[in-house]
Amino acid sequence: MKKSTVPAADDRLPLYQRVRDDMLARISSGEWQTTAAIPTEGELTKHYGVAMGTLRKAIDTLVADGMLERSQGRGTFIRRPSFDASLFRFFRHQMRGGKHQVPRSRILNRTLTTPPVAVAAALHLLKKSQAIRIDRLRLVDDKPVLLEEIWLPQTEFAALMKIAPADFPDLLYPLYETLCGKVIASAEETLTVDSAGSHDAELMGIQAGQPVVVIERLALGFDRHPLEWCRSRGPAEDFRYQVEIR
Amino acid sequence: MKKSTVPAADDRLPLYQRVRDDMLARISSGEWQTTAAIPTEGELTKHYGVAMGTLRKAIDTLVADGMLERSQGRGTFIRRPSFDASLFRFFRHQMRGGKHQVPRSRILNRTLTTPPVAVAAALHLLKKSQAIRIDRLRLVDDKPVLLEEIWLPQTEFAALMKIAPADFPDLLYPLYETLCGKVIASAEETLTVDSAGSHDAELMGIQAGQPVVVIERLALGFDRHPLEWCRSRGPAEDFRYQVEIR
DNA sequence: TAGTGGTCTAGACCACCGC
DNA sequence: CGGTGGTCTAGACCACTAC
Repeated sequence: MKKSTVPAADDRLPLYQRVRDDMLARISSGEWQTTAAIPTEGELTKHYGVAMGTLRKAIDTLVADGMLERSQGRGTFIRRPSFDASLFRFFRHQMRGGKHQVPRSRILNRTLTTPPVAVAAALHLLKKSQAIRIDRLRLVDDKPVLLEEIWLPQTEFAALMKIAPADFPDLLYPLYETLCGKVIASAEETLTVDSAGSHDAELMGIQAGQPVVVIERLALGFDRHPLEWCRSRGPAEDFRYQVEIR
Repeated sequence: MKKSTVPAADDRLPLYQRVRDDMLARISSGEWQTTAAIPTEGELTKHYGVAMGTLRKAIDTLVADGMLERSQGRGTFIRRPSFDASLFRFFRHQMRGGKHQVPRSRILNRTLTTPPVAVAAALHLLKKSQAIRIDRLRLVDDKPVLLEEIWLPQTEFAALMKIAPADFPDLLYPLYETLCGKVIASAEETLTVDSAGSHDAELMGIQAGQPVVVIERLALGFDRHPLEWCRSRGPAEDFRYQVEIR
């Protein structure tokens, strides 16, 4: 039998899982660029010393988990989830002429400070470490739909403190990638309903005490380490969310 | 080459997809019992005249889609999604001693009548056909958490009109299966926020005008034909929903 | 122990893509 | 056209379950 060159983190694990883990590490570490195709199946079978079927099973699981995308005849690519689209799942009134619009952003505040304990815990921060806080308002057709409070570990996102708040683009995730080399791969969201405080109500153009939807999101990298914590509030009136259950 | 015995709905489709389609038809039609294991891989490869790898790929897709469950050493089984658990994803205050409780049910009303057009359309009903409407209240610790308005096609669920409302169990889906032979395989839900009308508010023990979460569910069979339409309302205060995005 | 699904191999040929 | 992923085969051996 040919000697396997798969890193043997745990010999008891099936081959295809060890291959999968190694490929995932290459994706997380940035060893494979997100713009080009990853090595071909033939190259990877040679590299790992496994059969095509085994390699394909490893890739299959990564595709199923949303890390990779195959394209017949072109190659296999690292996939970034389109979180813009996930925003659209939440709110109505975001169509114009049958097309979704990306909500406009207005940065209200950006500071370096000590986060609340709950945020620090979610981001796995050490006690008293500092974090970047960004507050911004998101608008569709100049109407406020979402008020966001974003927290980022200072150690990994320091570059964000060096650009002027006015120069922030509407979408932050591409900025995280180009400026800080951090790719958001997945996120966990929790939805609840609350009533608007007077300050929030004024910013969102509703009456204090009116119901608002609260979305708490923890965004993770490919290695499932937390990168961003965000709490968004929006008028409940505009809210709509769709799921499929199986 | 051995002649394939796979029903050739469309010769252009890959073999494993044709096998998958035929297996799905057997699941939907009830030809395979939901209690026992389906035929073994060896039997199925013989029956369809395909290689093991091809058959496994067909089964893999059905497992991925939540139709089947494999259990090493025991067999492969038809899977019913646990919709009870899906209810728990929605509301807090449903734990007692670390364990989930199934909400109690109180049937308020059960009639045979003509459904609103939106419901009739969702259920693919012909014009003026009748449907069964069930209203019920769901309670946790004797506290109302959900008010449900359920619509079912009369043709398929006639058996439900023959038992006394008081004899309805807390969970309806097992009843659909045993009494009507209908298995719910998946559902699509849409969440919005509204304010309570005076009648609903009284039933739920809250004040009129307080925010309520509205969940509209369309439940489907294995063949993806609509079987049940349900609109639930519950106090927004108790609402919590979690999702993972990828 | 017999039977199940789980893993793995080493090929073959096909369909699609970009040049 | 050459290279990519997509489909398919016909086996082998392993791990788990039930009896």
